[in-house]
Parts: sequence; structure tokens; C-alpha cells
Amino acid sequence: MAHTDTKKRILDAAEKLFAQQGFYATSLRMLTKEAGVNLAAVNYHFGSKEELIKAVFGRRMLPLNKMRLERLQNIKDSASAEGRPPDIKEILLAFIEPTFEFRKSGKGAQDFISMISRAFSDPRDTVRKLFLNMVEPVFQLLFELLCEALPSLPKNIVYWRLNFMIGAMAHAMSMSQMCQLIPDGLVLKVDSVSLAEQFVNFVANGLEAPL
Amino acid sequence: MAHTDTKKRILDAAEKLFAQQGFYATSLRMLTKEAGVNLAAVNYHFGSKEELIKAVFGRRMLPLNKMRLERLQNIKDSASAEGRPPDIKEILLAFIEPTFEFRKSGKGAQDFISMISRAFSDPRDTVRKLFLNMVEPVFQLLFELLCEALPSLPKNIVYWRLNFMIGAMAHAMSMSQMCQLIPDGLVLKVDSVSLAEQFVNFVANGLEAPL
DNA sequence: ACTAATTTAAAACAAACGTTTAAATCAAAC
DNA sequence: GTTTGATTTAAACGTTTGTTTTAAATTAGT
Repeated sequence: MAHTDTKKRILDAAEKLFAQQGFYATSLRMLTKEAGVNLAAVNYHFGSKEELIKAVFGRRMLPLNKMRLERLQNIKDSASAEGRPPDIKEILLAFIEPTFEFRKSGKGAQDFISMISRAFSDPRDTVRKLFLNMVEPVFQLLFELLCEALPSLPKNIVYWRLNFMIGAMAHAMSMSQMCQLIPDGLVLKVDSVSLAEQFVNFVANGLEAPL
Repeated sequence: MAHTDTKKRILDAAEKLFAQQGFYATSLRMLTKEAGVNLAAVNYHFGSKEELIKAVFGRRMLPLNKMRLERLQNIKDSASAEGRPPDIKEILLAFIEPTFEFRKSGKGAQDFISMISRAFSDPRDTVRKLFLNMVEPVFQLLFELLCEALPSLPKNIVYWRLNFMIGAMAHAMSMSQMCQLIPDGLVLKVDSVSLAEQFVNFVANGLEAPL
């Protein structure tokens, strides 16, 4: 029964190759060879290469976003129930932990994360907008919560700082590939737990900076 | 005499299209049409598309890096002359201001900045390493200075925080293209001066965060 | 065992790519 | 004015791309 998991084999190979080489540089011929399926299988199952990209995105992003939304909504509910502003580090962890946890779950997940980190600034409208539309609800809620947590800051400043944070996160996530710039004699802990902690530490302080 | 500035016309068009559509998606046919030159002119003047990419990078990066290195070196010298650690905001401004200033200098410069922001995480080794090699000396000196400015922090933590900063900067620089995620009723000041200030404010606080 | 949905194989498709070639054109030196 | 060398031009090169098509082989479900 090599045929029921054909779609999954394609998605896995696409995730891997898209992450390693990008969408453009990955041809359907490499991809189907890596997946061990026929060249025509992609167009048969997904219709086109672009639809395959959408499917690769959606398979991971939908559950990941659902988790983030739930945690953010919980924070919002309990904060408004107790009549206090939400806590910043709590907000950040709700957004970040699912990503870091998922990233630790395997090589495929790691590939996926570096892929979406790049999709954020993809020059092609189709790819970037596809990704942005998926992230938008999370982004909106995150922005809303941060504004409540930082009531003394103008909203447009919160907005910029939120984007600084997103850039820092995207870069940290895709850094495994580009670690050429490591100064001599520097031992890097790649432990994801402490990386998440350090990240929250850094960003929380930045967000709370006085004007 | 439309032939003496052919190289410049190609570089300008390449800078614009590479920034807007990426290296892969920009064909030499679009590029030469945009530049108003013959298709073969690229291979005649630059040898190949990859050499053209190098030239586009180098034309702006070399003077930009030179400026950054000079300012950073000045900070290092005067700090060691006065026997005190360098100031963090001073360091950040030395690195950031040339970029923001250059970015304000025109549309071509703006295109270029979003281009190199993307080159940082380019999936193709050739493009990414080309860029990293150009940035490396600045990165090293920046890291060295930050370690001196933050003597209480372990070096690997300084390293991570430096990378958070770089990610935040790259994202902020390429954000002009992707501003789809703007919440309703939010007025964004795109004034580069205040953006640089806000950026330094954010990053300086993040860098100085307690463990 | 019949039907319908997959999978494979091999081939071909038009389109676009980077690159190369050879002739035409130009600027300047003699 | 002619020659020389650098530049521009138009056309073609060979490859690769995503996609489609053909047919045969395989599988799953009623």
C-alpha cells in the first residue's frame, strides 16, 4: 500500500527541500525523486506546484496557529475576568512556546520553521501573502494583548516593537542554516529551551523600554 | 553615448528588480529591458548573472561597511583610551545610523536595503555566503564591542542577543513591502529618524536585560 | 470479479531560462 | 580616412522548468 501515503510523502519531501533550497530552486523532478513517487503525482494530487506550497504551509500552520490562538485567548479572558492587564512574559510565551516546542519535535519541523521564517519576507506576492493571511489572526490578537499590557505606550510604538520581535524571532529560527558567523572559541548552546528563555528575556525588556 | 553608462544602468535595474522580486524571479530579459540595454550586455560586462549579483552587493555594501567600521573603531579607540567600557547606544547607533541614513537617500537605496535583508536568510549558499563574507568584519567588531560593553554577560548570550537584534533590524528594513498586517485605525510614522530611535531604544533595553 | 480511483511509466509540450555567437556599430588613434 | 578595439545588436543555442498526455499496471471497496 504505497499509494495511500503518496500525498504525505510528497508533503514531507516538499517541506524538506523547500526549507533547504527554497521554493524556486526546488524543481518537481528533484521533489518527486526525493519522495520516491512519480513526477506526475504532484499535479495529480495537488493540481500545481503553487497549490502544493499552500498545502505544505497549511498542514503545519493551522494546528500551530490554533494552539497559539487558544493560549492567547486564555490569557485575554483571565486578564479581563480579573480586571488586570495581561502579563507580558505570559503573552510572549503563549506565542513563542508552541513554535519552539514544535521545532524540537523533529527534523521536518525544524525545516518547516526555517521555511516560514523565510516566507515572511519572500519577494513573491503569492508566497508572502499566503503566509501573512495565515498568521494574521494571531498577529492581531497578539497586538491587541500587547497594547493592553503596555497601556502607557502609543499603539504605533507597540506595533513597531512587535515587528522588531517578529524579526528577531524569524532570524533566530532560521539561524541554524547560516551559522557561519560564529566567532572563534565561542561555544553555542543550541538548547531550544534556554534559547526560548533568552528570547523572551530579550524581547520583554525591549517591549517595556521607556520612551 | 548611451554606452558609457551601460554598466550603471544594469546595476540600477538589477538593484531594483532583485529587491522587488528576488534574484531567482528576476530574469536577465526583464532586467535588461528595465535597464534599456541589450540582453547580452550582462554577460558581456559582468560575465554571468551571479557575478552581477556580486557587483550589485559590492557597490553599496563596501562603502556602507567602511563607514560602519570607522565609527565602530572610533568608539573602541576612545573607550580604551579613556579606560572605560564603550556605551551601548553609541555602539548601536554606529551600526544602525549609516544604514538608516543610506536608506533615506533614495528609492534605489531603499530597494537595496530590503534586498540585503533578504539575502541574510537566502536558501542558496552562493548568495548567502557572499553576503555573510561582506558583513563578517563588521559583525566581528560589533560582537567584540558589545562584549566589552556588557562584561557581566556570558559571551554566548551576547551572541544570541546580537543575532536577535540583527533579525529585528532586517525585518524592520524589509517591512515596507509587506505592510499588509496593519491593524485598522493605526497611523504609522514611517519617518526613518524616529524609527531608528525606536529601534535603538528597543534593542538597547533587550541587550541590557538581566539574566 | 467488477468498478473506480491511484500509481507508474515514458514521452512530449510550450515556455522561459542563462549563455553564446557572429555580425553590425561606434569612438578614438594613427 | 582608415584601422583598431571595444561595445551593441539580433538571433540562436542547449537546458530546464511546470504541466499534460498517453497507456498500462496496481490497488481498494461494494
